[in-house]
Amino acid sequence: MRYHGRPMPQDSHIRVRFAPSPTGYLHLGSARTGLYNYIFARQHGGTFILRIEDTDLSRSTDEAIVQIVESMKEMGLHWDEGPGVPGPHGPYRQTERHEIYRDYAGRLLEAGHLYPCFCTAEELEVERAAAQAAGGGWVYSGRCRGLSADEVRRRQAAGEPFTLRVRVPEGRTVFHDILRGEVGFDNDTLGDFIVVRSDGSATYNLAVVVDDVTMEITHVIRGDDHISNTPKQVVIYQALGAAVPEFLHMPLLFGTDRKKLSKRHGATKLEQLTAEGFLVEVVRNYLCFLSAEFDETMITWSLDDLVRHFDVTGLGTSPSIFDPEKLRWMNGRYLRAMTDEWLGSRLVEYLTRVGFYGDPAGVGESAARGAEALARAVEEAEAGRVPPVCPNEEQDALTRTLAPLVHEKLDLLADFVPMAGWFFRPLEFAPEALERLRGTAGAPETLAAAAAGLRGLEHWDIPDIETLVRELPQALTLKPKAVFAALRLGMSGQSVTPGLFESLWALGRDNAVARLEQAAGLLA
RNA sequence: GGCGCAUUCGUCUAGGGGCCUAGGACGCCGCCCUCUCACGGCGGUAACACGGGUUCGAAUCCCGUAUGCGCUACCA
Repeated sequence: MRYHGRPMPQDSHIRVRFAPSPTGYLHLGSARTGLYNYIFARQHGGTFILRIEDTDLSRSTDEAIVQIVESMKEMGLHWDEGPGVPGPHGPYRQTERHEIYRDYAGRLLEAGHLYPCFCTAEELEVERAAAQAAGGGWVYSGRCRGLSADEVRRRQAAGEPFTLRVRVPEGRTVFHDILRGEVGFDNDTLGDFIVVRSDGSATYNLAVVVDDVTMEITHVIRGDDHISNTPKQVVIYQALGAAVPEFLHMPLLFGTDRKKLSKRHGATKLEQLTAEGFLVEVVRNYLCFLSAEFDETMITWSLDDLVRHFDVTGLGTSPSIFDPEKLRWMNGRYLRAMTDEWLGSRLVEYLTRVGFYGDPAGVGESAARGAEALARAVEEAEAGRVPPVCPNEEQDALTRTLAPLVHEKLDLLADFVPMAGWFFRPLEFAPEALERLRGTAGAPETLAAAAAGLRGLEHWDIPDIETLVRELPQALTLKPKAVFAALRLGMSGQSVTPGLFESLWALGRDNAVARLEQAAGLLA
């Protein structure tokens, strides 16, 4: 694990913030940033702040804020200051902090670190286009930098609109990044950038710095797409005479096509993943360990375990690609590490959420159609169109009875439906399944013999059922495989099910016998 | 174009000059176990972007090149 220099500041002084902009749901990349901030804060006994960066009014929505807050809560990332948790440095929404930005901008202007610029957007656009046509780079020429006080006064009095730009000093700006060490930029590549728009509002770079300074942030943990902005921010810190925080720019999360994660990559938000049957606990650990060395023991870690053991400062620096396959595997490992009782409860909870109990047939008529139906159900549940449907007593009990039978067969909670959904529905055959049953040697005899045998069985328990079934092949002079296949198909209409003896037992004597007889009837 | 960050198996990574004929995990393939599907066990496939240096010796250090990404907005 690497840590580039510098001892950690006093623990309790540590203050970090997670500052998403509410332009949509919280995608996994942001969730990861929030996670790291949380872990880092808790690890040092510091303070974790949630701040909403909604400076861009046109793209920010209250709905998005609600979603972000929900996702954070679902992951267990509780903040010490932020929306709903008043603190000494609020408000925690940028749109409510305009006065503060105005105040700081005024101070910087007075101290000469800012100057008014009367160039219009159109003029600048022409310059930029020309520079680009000439194949060169473009930074603001500094045309208004040397305007005399008189001229500024005159043009302002005449009502000419103006922006405020930073008088970027000559030289080089260097800052420390915990993951990469020193990172430096020549100031002349920065240009005198705008910090106050002509309508008087603050731009991002000013707002973040003012927020971080006033909120006394000591460590800025964010995506490495902010590295290029950092020197500009450092210049503002310096102009303000404020202490520059420590930075940790974490690698970005990409989709399988090496592009920034987006909707094209399938599930990219937490709610979608949990709707598909992934566990938040697992998603959390996966996200955390994406840029770190994989360690099997962490699969079942809790959030507190992450706080205790995960080293945020030892992260890798190259972008990681989100791999749903590995997540799925991890989810399966996690499931298998838990008890049958735990699985039962989680299944009931999950199946309720996706509406399975209200319509077990709709959510999974066959394994193939089931996946599709499930996806649709999840989508509708997501959109809030389908209220969760609670199981009746029987369904609840059956789910819990089935939990041990399917335990080692599930990667996702959703896998329960194709595997065991048939227990909740009347026996039904897809055309291919019936064909397969017909093609199974000795199927009619097997079904009849098994039905009779099961009906007369003294004790309805798994060992006795197994003994009975295992004697069938010899009695009927059939291959064991054929007997098992006929019974599996006959009781379920499927060729993939949980263990045969356990399944017959879970069905109950009457139901099991009735199903086998019904199947036999179809073959007659 | 400029500036910055990054670059080890398909993917996540170990590796900070000799321990590396590059280790682990997912995936994939094969075998074993087995009533289906799985689980589990065993084995296999597969990588240091390229080119120059420095050094007795480089995946590891330096310089180029290439590629990807980011910033270069009165977006955040």
